[in-house]
Amino acid sequence: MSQTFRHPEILEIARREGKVTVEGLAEHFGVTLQTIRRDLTDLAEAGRLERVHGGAVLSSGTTNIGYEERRSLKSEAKRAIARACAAQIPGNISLFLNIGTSTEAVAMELMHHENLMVLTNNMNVANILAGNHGCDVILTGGQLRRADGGLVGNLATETIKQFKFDLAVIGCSALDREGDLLDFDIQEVSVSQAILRQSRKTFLVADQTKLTRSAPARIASLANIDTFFTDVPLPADLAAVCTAWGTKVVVAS
Amino acid sequence: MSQTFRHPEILEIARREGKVTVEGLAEHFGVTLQTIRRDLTDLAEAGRLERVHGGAVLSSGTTNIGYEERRSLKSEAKRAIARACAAQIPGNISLFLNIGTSTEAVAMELMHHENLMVLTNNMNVANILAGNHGCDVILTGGQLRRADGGLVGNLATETIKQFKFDLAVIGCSALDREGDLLDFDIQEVSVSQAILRQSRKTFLVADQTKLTRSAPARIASLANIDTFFTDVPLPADLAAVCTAWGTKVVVAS
DNA sequence: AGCTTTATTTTCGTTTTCTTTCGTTTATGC
DNA sequence: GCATAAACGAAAGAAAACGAAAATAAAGCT
Repeated sequence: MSQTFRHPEILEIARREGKVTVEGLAEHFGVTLQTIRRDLTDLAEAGRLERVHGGAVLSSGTTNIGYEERRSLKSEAKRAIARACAAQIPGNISLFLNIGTSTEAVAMELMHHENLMVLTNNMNVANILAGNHGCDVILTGGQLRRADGGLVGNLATETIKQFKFDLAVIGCSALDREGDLLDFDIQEVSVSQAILRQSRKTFLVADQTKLTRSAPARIASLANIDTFFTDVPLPADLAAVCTAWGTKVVVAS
Repeated sequence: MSQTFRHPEILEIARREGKVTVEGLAEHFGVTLQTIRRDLTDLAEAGRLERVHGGAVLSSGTTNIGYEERRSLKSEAKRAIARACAAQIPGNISLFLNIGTSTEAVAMELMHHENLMVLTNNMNVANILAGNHGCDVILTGGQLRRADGGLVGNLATETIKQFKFDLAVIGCSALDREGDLLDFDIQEVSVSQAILRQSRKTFLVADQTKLTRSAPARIASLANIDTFFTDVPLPADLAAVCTAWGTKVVVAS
């Protein structure tokens, strides 16, 4: 009943005190610890508070988005793919990196490339490559999607149309057995399609987990990709279509 | 990784002091040295601090642009100005925040505003407000300027022209005795001018250091500003022109 | 270099807090 | 009024935070 009552008040207390304790709130509202824990779990899930042992604190403003991502892309497979991809990216070119932890991994491997002009619709990529002073970074505009630091929407697509770059390095959410690149977000699909249209050469980076997932929206086909970087040899059917389409496959070890 | 109440506070102390000691923190929190060491290990693993013998320091290097800025905007004066400004910003509006440590300070004070739609050409503002889930963040496109995390150039100006927002909060490099807002960078000037043209109401945030500096490019006049937030009472001549122009002046204490 | 002091890592047991799963109560819709 | 769903409380097992002590490593000193 009073859950709707407690939630705003918990937030108010948190803002005033900076933190709240499970025990303190239980006493304040005259309910059990379990109930407060449920409240805090709900508020944390909604992103309003940050859960800590024994209570919760205001979600810190200095937290950088992409920081969770950065941890997940520690995965060795992703790094190997990224290294193999970066090794085929020369200096002195313009390239696009889109959304995705795989492309972020590539960005990390580009830290010591010289004279790159990098366009991206990914805040994390921009944050990473800000550390490479031999590299111009240009962001597309767009609405910030907190889940992955992506800039999406019409603004992003329109910006991309104003460029023509030497190379596009893109990731995707899933890759099916027919060789179609898929994504969860229809908005992101039109961004990716715009990228492919505006680039002279295209690299796809995708680890094996993408082969076993599915997603509803179709970006393009492997036929539109020049080189596909992954971490395990492809199943026979996929390998066959790649050969037929002239799509090079690089398996990073 | 699990969280404790201490983590945010340790980070805050680290930002304020530049470093933290195991012993100092143990005394501060009333826990044993081992416990603090565990905290510092966690924070170091998460990349938020850099571990050193006897304590920890702010992590240097590539992780975050604008991090030096963020230290300087800890200055009490800037925070006071920002607080005064944020207090006059209601919820449920669209606003623009441009480049500058002063506007970043405002962004920090907006962390708990609800239902804002924030446009910005400042990566640091975007990073900060990414932490506020009650707030849509839209970035203009543009070339990333590492010095301050700004997005500048034609792309930024063009994006801004596509919007009309309720409020613009802008900073400037300098403010002369005739009441002219000045900037060092001509590119940034045209961005700021575009912002002023597209907004219904305009706030200027500038601390006293801006009054004693000069800069070559003219953005606009105080006559174009609705409210000017600063930290010390204005000199008589400036105060006079503000009265004449109907520019409200708020001196934050 | 060798010694001393200080700091760190590792391991362990204890305590606190969390999660999960149940049954009960309270509100809401039909 | 009855059915359904939501909120709540209780209890047990799991997870974590914590402090203590011993072994190891680093820094400072002569």
